[in-house]
Amino acid sequence: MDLRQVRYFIAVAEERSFTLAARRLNLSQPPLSQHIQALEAELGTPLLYRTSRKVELTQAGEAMLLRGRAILQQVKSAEDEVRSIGAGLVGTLDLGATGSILRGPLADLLAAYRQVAPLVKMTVHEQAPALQIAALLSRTTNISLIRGVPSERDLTSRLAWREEVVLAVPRTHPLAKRKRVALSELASEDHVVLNPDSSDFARYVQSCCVDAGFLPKVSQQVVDAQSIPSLIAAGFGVALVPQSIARFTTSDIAFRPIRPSPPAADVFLVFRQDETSMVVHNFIKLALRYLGQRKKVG
Amino acid sequence: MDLRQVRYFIAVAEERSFTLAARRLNLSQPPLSQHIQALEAELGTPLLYRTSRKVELTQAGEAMLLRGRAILQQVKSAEDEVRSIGAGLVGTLDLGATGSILRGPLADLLAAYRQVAPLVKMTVHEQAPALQIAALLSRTTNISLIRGVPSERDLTSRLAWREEVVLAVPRTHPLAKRKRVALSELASEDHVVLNPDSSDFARYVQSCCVDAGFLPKVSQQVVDAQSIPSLIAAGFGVALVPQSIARFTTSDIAFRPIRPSPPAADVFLVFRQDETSMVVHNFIKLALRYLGQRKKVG
DNA sequence: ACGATTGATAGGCTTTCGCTATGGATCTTC
DNA sequence: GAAGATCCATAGCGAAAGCCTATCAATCGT
Repeated sequence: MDLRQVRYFIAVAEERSFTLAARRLNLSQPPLSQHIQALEAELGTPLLYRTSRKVELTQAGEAMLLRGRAILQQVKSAEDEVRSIGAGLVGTLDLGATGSILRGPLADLLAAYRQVAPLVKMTVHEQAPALQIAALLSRTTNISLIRGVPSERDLTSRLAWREEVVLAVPRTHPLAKRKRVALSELASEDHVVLNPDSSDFARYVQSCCVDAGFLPKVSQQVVDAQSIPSLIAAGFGVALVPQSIARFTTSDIAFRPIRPSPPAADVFLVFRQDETSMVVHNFIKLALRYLGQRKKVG
Repeated sequence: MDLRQVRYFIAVAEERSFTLAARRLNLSQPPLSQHIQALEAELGTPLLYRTSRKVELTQAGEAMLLRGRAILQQVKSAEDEVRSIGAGLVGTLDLGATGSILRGPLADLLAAYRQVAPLVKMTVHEQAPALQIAALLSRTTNISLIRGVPSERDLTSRLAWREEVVLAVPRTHPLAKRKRVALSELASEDHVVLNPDSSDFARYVQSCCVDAGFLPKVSQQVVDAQSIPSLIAAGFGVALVPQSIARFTTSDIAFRPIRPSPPAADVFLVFRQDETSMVVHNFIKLALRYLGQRKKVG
């Protein structure tokens, strides 16, 4: 049995006429007759009862009509689904990110992506950078957003955005009144920092301070970047944080730019080099285009 | 999309190899590649991720594999169903019959047919002969079993069986002691008869009596042949009944053959001349063959 | 590094497919 | 009631497709 024969038969069955069906199919009548004959021969039974004046369905023909319609419908549905998946409009997308990135600029990107591909099931896995690399390699996730490029050969990295690092101080702190602050001025301050073992960002900030000639004096070390603002407000000291953090804190805290030579935290899109999913490719394409429009985020 | 392409794709997807799939399909490898390419082109997306060493499915390919299997399964199921209907193995069969025929030899025939075609849904419509003719013409039923041939031009009749008419008398009746009875001896008896308006059989019996030189004296007229035995047992008189009735009555009643020249009730299979259903044709064929083996029934 | 294996491509041949022309049968119309 | 119209089936021919062998490019394993 052939889909063409099914289509042809349905046309004849619906029109109750070879001639009209042939017209509907943009076909001449003889090949239509032949195809129906071939179908009947294959099924070993007449499907149509022909008097030379009208065409009626046999019981087998009635069944064939119902089944044929169902088959064509299923074929069309399959085509639509495969096309959608191929276009990256449906499917799944597993993202890896740390809390500070997730609650920073990534949120806007996710919202933008959801608008273009609302049927894609997105899952964000919030975990430490090292685990994200492992998740990518084991195909648990498709894309990670991390600070710094991994060295694995199977992974590709693209700069997603560059975020200026700013100083967070309590409103009451003397530096809060300054328009800008030099990095070296922070040598004598107490610092709230992330755990450098689990955070590329913490290591990066530390290296910046070393470049500026001092090792930051740590008053408090935290695991979750979310905790930093409340500790600053509570007077534990100052902190160097990504600019995007400023969006979510209260007036107890002031943010001041570092000048001159502000440190910049680079966030990278990381994905497998052999990634085939169009969902992933679409997301990456959108991300780079979307972020390209606004070099600085926050 | 073409069923052949679907079959080919499934083979490649399952074998994870064009070469092996081509072997399985009794096909050389190049046309297989081309068909897959055509399918991918039509769906606008790659289904397979080929490195020159192995073949993997893309997400679209995974979906295509599942959907393709479902489609092929549905096609096969449709073919089986249509074939079965075409062979008359499944479908519906609506029979018309009167109670006396139904509970007589027809029961055996139905049992025999059910053994041959257990999937056919049989329905027996028990109704008066005139209604049966109307039901046949309106396509409510496919086959009727009636005594006598109808005159309608669109209907065909075939002799199904010939049943001898026998005399039913109470055990205590003088005729019960006789080995055989002549029809003319019944001229002075009281008769229990069916309503001649609704029964070909009643009319036939009446005409036999007239041929024998008398008009039966009616002591009781009934609508349903089932009532006759109990009336005979109750002493209402005698009755001329189809031989098959004898099967279901008690020892209160005696049945005696009519000799010489026993009347015979002819039962006909009646069906539409333009009947197309193989179920119906099979039933008729079986019936004539089955009944041919035993000219007398009961 | 070299042979073996895999999928893609090219060219030729056979089969299939669709078209026009025509035939046989039935219904309609004058 | 006969002629025309209409319908499906058949015949014959040209075009398109499907399949084959031969070959290429890339990769893997020894």
